[in-house]
Amino acid sequence: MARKSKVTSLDIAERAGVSQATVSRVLCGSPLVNVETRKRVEEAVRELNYKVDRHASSLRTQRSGTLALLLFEDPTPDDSHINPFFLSMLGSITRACARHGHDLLVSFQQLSDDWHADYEDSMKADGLILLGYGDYLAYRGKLDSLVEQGTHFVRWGAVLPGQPGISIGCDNHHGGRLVGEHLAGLGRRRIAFLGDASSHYPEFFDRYRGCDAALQAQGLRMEPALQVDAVSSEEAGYEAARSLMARQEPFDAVFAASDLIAIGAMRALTEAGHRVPEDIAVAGFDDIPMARFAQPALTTVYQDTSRAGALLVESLLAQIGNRPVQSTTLPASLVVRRSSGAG
Amino acid sequence: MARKSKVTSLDIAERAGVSQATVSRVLCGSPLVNVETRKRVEEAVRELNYKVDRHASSLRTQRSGTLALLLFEDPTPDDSHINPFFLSMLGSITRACARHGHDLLVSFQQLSDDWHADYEDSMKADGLILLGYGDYLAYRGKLDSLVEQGTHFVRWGAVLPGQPGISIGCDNHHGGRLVGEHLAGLGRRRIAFLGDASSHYPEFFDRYRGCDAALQAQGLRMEPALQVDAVSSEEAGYEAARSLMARQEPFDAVFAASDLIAIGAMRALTEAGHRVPEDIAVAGFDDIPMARFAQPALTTVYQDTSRAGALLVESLLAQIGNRPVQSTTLPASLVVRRSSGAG
DNA sequence: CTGAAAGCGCTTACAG
DNA sequence: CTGAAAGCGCTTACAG
Repeated sequence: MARKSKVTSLDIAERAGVSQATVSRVLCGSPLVNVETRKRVEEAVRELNYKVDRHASSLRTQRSGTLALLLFEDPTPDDSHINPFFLSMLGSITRACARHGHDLLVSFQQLSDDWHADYEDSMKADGLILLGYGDYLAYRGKLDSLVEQGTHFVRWGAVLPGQPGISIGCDNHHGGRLVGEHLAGLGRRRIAFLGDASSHYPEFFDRYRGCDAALQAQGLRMEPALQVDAVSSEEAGYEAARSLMARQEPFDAVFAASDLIAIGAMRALTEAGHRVPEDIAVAGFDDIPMARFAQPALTTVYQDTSRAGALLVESLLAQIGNRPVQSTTLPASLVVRRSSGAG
Repeated sequence: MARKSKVTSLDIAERAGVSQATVSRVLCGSPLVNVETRKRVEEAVRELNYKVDRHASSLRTQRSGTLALLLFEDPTPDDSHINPFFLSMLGSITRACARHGHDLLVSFQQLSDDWHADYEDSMKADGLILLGYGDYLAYRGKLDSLVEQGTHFVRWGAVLPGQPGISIGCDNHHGGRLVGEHLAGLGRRRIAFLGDASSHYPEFFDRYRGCDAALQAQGLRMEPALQVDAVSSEEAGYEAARSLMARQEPFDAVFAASDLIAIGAMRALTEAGHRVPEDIAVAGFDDIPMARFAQPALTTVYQDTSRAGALLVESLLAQIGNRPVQSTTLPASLVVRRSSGAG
């Protein structure tokens, strides 16, 4: 069952009665080829089921036709619990790559890893897409060195002034504001926030501040006593909600920085005898598929992963092609379900 | 911000005062290098931040050090709704690749696409991992041609006698049996099955037969009148459950061929006024993360995706290295939650 | 243990 | 429009 010996462009050239260079021209879609010649070559290609060797081609052109997706979550011991939100992004990024004729290399990284240069230096990929939550301050230095090395990359995340490289992100502040207005509009007054609210996690921080802005418009505010740190996982949400309850500070709503946190929080609240949404209204962020099936179904903020993925790929490709690119903020929209107690 | 001109092994050779061939030997870990020489080279590599050019290396060795994961689901118009079960597999496959020093190319495919040869012929990947449900009979022909071309591949799916290529799968029959024993043990007598139960979908069919075997041990059986076709999606599960109810055949349990189907079915049942599990017990298959959060939490069959991913990668690598490989069936285990009405 | 040299399979100026 | 030739950056027999 040995593979047939490899078909090269020379075999095609011979069969079509042309030079190898002409075969290459046909396959690159060069316009400098006679129509008849082209046809003969294409036929030979089909007959011998020839495929251009990507390595030879890339070695010559110094372009790999491949993008690398680096997915990182800091404390992820377990394979299978990657944040579903990023998985959705992965799906749309893969498709966007395919649409643009590029391949996608996928890799999971620890934030602590030394991932920042490998892919482009070894020519494995023409550029990097960075995805994942993590301590922004801890990896800002890595972004700086990527920029310094001239590596092409785009990042999903908060769009910050003076930030290294380019980012595509959702309007976290507006998303937070929508949640704040919604909960306050339903009469909630003491809204707890589960998730980091500091410049270490700019996305979460923006969501927090957006919510706070909405409250302030009504003469209310987010209480620091009602904020509990949490990374984006169900377990962290559960623990954060328990810490919150242990503080004995009254609250009538929870805004979780992500859906995973919200789902964990609802579990803790319910276990402790609180009714959601009657006693405590809950809202999340991301609109992961699970949100619809949570009990009660989770009110959350939708981010258009399909568009985000396409934009990430297109921006990266533009950057690689030396076309102008800029960071972009995508809209966020509120999805009202039962957990917030509306209707 | 132009990239520094590329560092090659010649630059390293010059700096270390050796030939380029020696540099290459050091980087390939060849034992035929003097310790002192090796040190000098390694230092130069570090100083210039040199990385071996993968294309040049692959062109020379005819090995790419890359595996391709082809994920297909037949009717998947929407990016973001890839079956979570496969996403878990993706996670563990990615990690297994990394452990073995290989890169992973990911691609979503329609079953109808002409994917079967591209990756290996163009040298993009040394082998293929095929993942996805779909009409087995429709793509068995493609497996045959992969074998014929000598392409290296492994497939996640049912392990069937006389099957082309090698497969890693879970013990679907045993999983189905566990569900059948569980439901019958709880006094359920008329168990509906949602999902294809034919050789077009061998995994589903095995689950069906396993359940039937358990019932027969108790003098019961699966009724053809209670079987409804469904692909693995929430929507399909919802529709299938509605068709089932429209038949007006009595049933007291539903065994869904996948968790997604089960979740859709529970929605349809609840909407129609049935209580789960009091009126109708429900069980699924896969144990996707969502299963825990369904309402009620879903009884299901767990498959070890972590081990499955590792085994897929290792089998493929063994095959590429001409080491002996064989198809393997992994164990399945029952996870009892509220939806089946136990306890 | 080390070096000189061939060659992997392409793409792309350069001539014509 | 087409061909002959150089060269991308490695790895690996072949000599020594």
